[in-house]
Amino acid sequence: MAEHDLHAMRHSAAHIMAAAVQELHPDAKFDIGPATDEGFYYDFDMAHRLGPEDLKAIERAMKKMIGRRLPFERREMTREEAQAFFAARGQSYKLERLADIPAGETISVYQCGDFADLCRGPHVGHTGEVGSVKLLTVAGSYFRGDERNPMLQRIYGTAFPSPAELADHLRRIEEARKRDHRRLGSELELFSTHEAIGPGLICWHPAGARVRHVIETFWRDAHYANGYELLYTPHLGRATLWQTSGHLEFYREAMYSAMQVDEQDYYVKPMNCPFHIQVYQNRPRSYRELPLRWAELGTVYRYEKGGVLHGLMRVRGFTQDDAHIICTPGQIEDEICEVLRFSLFLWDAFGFREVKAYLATRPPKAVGEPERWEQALASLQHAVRRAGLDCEVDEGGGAFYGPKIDLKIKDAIGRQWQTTTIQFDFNLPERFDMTYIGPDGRRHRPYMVHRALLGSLERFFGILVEHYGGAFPTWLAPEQVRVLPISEPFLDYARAVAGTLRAAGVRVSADTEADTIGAKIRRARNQRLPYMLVVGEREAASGEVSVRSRAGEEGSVSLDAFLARVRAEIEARG
RNA sequence: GCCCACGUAGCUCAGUCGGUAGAGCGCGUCCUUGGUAAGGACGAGGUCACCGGUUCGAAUCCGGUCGUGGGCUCCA
Repeated sequence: MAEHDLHAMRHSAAHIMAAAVQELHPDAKFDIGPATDEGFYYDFDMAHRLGPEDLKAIERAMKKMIGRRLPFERREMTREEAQAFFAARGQSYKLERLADIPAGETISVYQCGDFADLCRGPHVGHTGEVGSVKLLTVAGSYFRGDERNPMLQRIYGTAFPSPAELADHLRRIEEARKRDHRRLGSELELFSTHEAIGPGLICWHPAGARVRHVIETFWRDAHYANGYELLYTPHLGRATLWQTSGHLEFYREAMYSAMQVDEQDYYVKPMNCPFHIQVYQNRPRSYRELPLRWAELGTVYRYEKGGVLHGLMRVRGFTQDDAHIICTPGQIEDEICEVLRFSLFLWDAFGFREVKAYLATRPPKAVGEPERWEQALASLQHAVRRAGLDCEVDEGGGAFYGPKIDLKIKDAIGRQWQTTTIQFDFNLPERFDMTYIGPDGRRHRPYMVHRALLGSLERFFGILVEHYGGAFPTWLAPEQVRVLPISEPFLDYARAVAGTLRAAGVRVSADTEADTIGAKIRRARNQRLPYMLVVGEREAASGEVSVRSRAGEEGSVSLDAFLARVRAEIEARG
């Protein structure tokens, strides 16, 4: 089915749902009910609070309507007729939506059964053309998405041409649920949160910490190898610092309240930049030492509203893979190109091959000289072009302090994640009066660029877990190899094999439980281990190991041969 | 923050009409010593998230708190 036909069908399904709601709850007021990529929704306002039980009744009423093959009838109205029409029905949200329609545009109403809706269309001919529908969830939603507006009730549903396609979609939802990082995080003992500690605050367990350590080590080495220096800065800073930076003025609601130290206010950091700037300000800087590229795995704390917290994806304490690039105007373009190239290198290393760029330009209210915005934007555009990236432009979507470029990566099941952000900042250099001495002996204002490539380690780890479904590639796996002795007489050989591998830097253990070999294999597979080495009488006698990878049995090789293979794989980040 | 739902053993979940709590997995002990996805027996483990109310009696009903989940313009 063509995209627009599917869209029309789902939009029609939304109308049918609204009609069913009107029938069951005559006092309902209607807002809007569009089709989405995955299905459709409709927003209602009514006295009755919808719960899961209501969905069944509404779905039944919808199916009845679908069976009756009721026509969708289009009527065009003048603005005045439409106003009178919806006013007579007490549909106040519709009147507001009507007022949004620009003058001169055609106003149409679609009627289906007893339900009439302000709607541009198009729709299917009659309700019988809507295939298999299923209502999924009920949720709250502010009118126009603004929390100052009344809270409406939203029902999400989906529709497909055939029952088989609907079943397939539900299966995909189930697949995504299986690789949910929260589920895998607890199954594989990667991380946890605790009521006693507080929401949005993550504890990394040994297995998760191992993976994080590998990521961090790779990240640090890569930064040193690519011209960065690393910084460590404190978690707290005086109120005066945050006044100078402007955070207390513009970012306060996301900061935790002050704590008093020696009768002075200190704040836990929501960002690392003011600290990096202090390091810069430590002495006068010459143009000869620019560009400076200073990176830090900086742990920051931000207040996020309770309702938006989500596993590792949205948390209150997290570690950014932050860096600040301070350079001269002449250096800026090469620097941006280099950041993009470096970012793509990291994504490739972690197994993400599809990356898309999103460029955000100057908003109406902005700080900084127009020439600087121009140059910044040009350097971003050139960099994107040189990197050969697909790019979408969001005109006026930049922050007030500078333009930015974000990268989105696509994971193994096609979902996009916003990760890398590269942002110019024309604000902080001014606020802190950052300067460098140029060849002319005068003070000049440097460019400053913030960039986080992975984003935050917590969120990136969550994405990584879902991307691989918990089955990390060998170089990242918390435990790379497990030695499985067939029975007790071979425990010593198993320990010796594990010892050899461990001495060679492999993350390995020996399963010395008194279980059958089948049970040991099952356990290791459930923990998504890349390699199992089965050892018994034959292997102990020959000094070999029987290799079992995720693909299955691979036969026996000498321990040396296996070690060489695993080392090569780890080296190649496979 | 707001709307809706959920919170029972470490995990996944059952628990009828209000009458003092159950399974599987996991964990412990013992038996079994095995050849590529679960060997067997026995046992321990619960302030039913927390606080309050209704009741002779609350996991169950009501209110509050905390936590978790789905969602909060893919623009008629």
